[in-house]
Amino acid sequence: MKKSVHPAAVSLLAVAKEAGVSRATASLVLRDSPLVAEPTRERVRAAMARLGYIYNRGAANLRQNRTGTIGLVLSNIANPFFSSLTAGVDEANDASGAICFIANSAESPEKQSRQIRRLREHNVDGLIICPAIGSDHTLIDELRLLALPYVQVLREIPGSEGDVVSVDYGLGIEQAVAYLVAMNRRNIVFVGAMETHSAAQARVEGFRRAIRHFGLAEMPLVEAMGGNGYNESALDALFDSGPRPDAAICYNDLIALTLFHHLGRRALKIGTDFAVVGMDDLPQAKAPTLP
Amino acid sequence: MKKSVHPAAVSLLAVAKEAGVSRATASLVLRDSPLVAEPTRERVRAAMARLGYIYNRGAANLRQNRTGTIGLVLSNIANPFFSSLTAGVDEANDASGAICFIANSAESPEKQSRQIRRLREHNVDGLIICPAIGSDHTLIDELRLLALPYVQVLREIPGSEGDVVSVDYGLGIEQAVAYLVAMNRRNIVFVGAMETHSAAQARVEGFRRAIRHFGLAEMPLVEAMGGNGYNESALDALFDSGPRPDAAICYNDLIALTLFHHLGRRALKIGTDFAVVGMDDLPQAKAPTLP
DNA sequence: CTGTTAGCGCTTTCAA
DNA sequence: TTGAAAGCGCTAACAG
Repeated sequence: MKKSVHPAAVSLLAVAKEAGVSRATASLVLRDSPLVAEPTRERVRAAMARLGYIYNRGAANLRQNRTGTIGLVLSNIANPFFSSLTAGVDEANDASGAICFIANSAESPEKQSRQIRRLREHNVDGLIICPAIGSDHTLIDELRLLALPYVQVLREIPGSEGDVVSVDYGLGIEQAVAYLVAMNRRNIVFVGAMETHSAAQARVEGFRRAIRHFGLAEMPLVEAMGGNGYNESALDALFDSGPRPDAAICYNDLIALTLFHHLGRRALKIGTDFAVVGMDDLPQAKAPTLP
Repeated sequence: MKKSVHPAAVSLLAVAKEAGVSRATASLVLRDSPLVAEPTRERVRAAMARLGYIYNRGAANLRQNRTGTIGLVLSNIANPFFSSLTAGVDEANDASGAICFIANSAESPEKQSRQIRRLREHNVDGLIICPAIGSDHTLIDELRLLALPYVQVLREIPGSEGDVVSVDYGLGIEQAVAYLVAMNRRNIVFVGAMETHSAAQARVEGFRRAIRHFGLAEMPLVEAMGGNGYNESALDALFDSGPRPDAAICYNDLIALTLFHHLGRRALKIGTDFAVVGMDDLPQAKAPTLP
């Protein structure tokens, strides 16, 4: 498909001519400078409207060396949790006049690095990044080399400097365990354990801490498997031998959803026979609330 | 946070000087032109590496009037279905060297228009757009006025020209109904009906067509409500009077998930007492498969 | 308050 | 095969 050209796109110079002023004046009008007399401003505005002028941020950027763009580098766009994040970033941008590039590392440090370099070439003002599994300090080194301001979200490269926006997963899990204990659950199992990144480790550590703190039975962790799954036979084994689990803390809501149906197949009634706690607060996790 | 400046970013001119060639030659090396002698090419490459040169696409774009960027304007980023779409677009971009801006209209035509204008100012090469509910032909007019190439996805403004990438929702639903009929289901209800946009209308029409074609009981549609919900009492009413529904076609997988738990509360066994068909093929919809 | 001028970093004729 | 020079559309001194 041929791009319908903007043949000699109408530039500020054209607007200025049309309005009978200089380019500089037109530029000032563009940015609502108080240095322009009202009637002049009106004339310029009218000219812009008449000519269908479109501000060329690329040109402005070249001059100012800032673009009003940020890069959002996510480890897995397909995870609905990130959808909420993206929506939040978009909302903030809409308010501030910025806009964001989106890039998916798909948990590949190589792709991540490629995307970052591309974003750098586009001269983004900064990066919001959730490091792919397997990222190490070379990621931070690269960002510093590229002089790219960044903030890490959700996950954190160990030993990295700079800001991180995340969740106190450990504390959240401790609170969940405390709640379950108050509901007289004593055999709590963790479903969906991983060691792959900081957010996963924090959850497991918080869980272990809480179990010890309340003196609960130490059951083996059920490992995560596949996208939103876990080792189902490992959980089955726990049901079929030793102290019977009566509650689970899940790595996230998607795992909790999977667990819901697993429990259904075992004819366990959720909330009665077995308590389930998820994490993320996905909208679709609200559906399965019981009567 | 102050942006750590790229003070006098190393430009192509600097590279050229370092390599002892002219800027034009360096530019040719950049784009692998065959017009450069191998030793020269090597020298330039080495200089780039030594200086940590970063290609400035903003400047190139100003000259070439294309940016290698596209705008992805979605009606609701938070919907996980769009996450897959975004991931797919990102993958294609990664292959082609393009990158995309993301913008969420959040089903607001006004916000949508604002985002489009912003994208236009960034000189995107084209737009992938899923029109917000309530968009009409003024959207198309605006795109044409801005000389912005576009392709509509999933939804379609009635009477618009240009390409549309979507799904034959009507046909899909007819096939689903045919399948249910083959499984001896006769009282099929549609859950999550809307009239808000083309994709919703297509589903409802396909459903009506199929019901008529197979001569099935015409049950009232159950309307969508809230984000991923539907009018639950309307469905309850169908269960409690008249011919008892024995299957449902859901507007999408999220609605199907909600329905799953609704049926659970009514102690209906899915797959036996009642058949459920969803749409979208979300990963999290795979979880609830029965044994 | 408005105009002149000099670039931002790149690509692209056109000559050599 | 390489270099010189013009210019994309904008902003930022600096003069007037």
